[in-house]
Amino acid sequence: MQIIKEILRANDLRPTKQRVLIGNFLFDGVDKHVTAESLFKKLSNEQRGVSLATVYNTLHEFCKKELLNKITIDTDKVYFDTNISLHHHFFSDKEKILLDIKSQDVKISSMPNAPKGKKIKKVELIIHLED
Amino acid sequence: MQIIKEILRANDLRPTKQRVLIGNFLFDGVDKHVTAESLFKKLSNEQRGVSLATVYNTLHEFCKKELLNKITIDTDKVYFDTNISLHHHFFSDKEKILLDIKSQDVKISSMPNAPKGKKIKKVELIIHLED
DNA sequence: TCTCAGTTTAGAATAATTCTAAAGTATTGA
DNA sequence: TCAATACTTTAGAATTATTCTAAACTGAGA
Repeated sequence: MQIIKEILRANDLRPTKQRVLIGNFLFDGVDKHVTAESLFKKLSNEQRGVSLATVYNTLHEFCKKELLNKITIDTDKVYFDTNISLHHHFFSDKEKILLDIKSQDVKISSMPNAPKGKKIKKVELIIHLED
Repeated sequence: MQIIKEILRANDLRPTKQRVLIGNFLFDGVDKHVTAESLFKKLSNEQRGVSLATVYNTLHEFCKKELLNKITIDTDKVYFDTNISLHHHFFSDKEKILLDIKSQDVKISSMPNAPKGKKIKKVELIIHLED
């Protein structure tokens, strides 16, 4: 838990109670996919909760600092992935469940050049699943 | 315009004025990316417009019949692509502009197996752009 | 033409997210 | 240690794309 405080400080984020609580949950060593709502619910069990607005604020700040990966795969919810290494995703449109794909399981052997004046920021491969 | 009626009938969709108007605009031979809102605005110039609800209904029906491709790349708008052949997209997160990538410009040489009990429905590669 | 299932529509409802502005808190420098 | 200040949190309102509802309308077949 001291580690979280260091991470926050290293990223110019004041280690407030709320950020430490959220950080401890997210960065416990286990990869996770969360939404603002799911995270909010998880944390509302804690003795001292965190407001929904703060959950949104914090997720966005963590993204900006590249502590989290934002995944916009579905129109009605944004997912945040604690696994920030290069990898891709399965997505079940019906159940709205995200699954990691191991990076070695995908190989993209040919890529287009970015249009004039643009750079490639991120390559996202999404494999939509059905039953 | 007779062609549109045939397409509609072939897909068990009654060729109503509204569907024909929308179909004529979308399937004029030029690939397009539209949103419900952009399509609604385009058509409201016509002498007899189409309601926004009908635009939504029709886009969804056309998708179900695979006359359109739904692209959910951004949380706050759904895009519909008249190009239903296999291809991928550039997306400018800032300007929210979609661009087609020619299918021959991407080669995915290795793909994971679908998780147990699931099938691969669609593979979507999105290259996010920045300046 | 008549009938009916399919379609359109305005406006209300929904729901994730963002905004606002006021209260609270960590940090810095004295 | 304390005060000043800039950064944070928060409740609730606002926003916005989309979906829903229920009533009016229309195309197709008999």
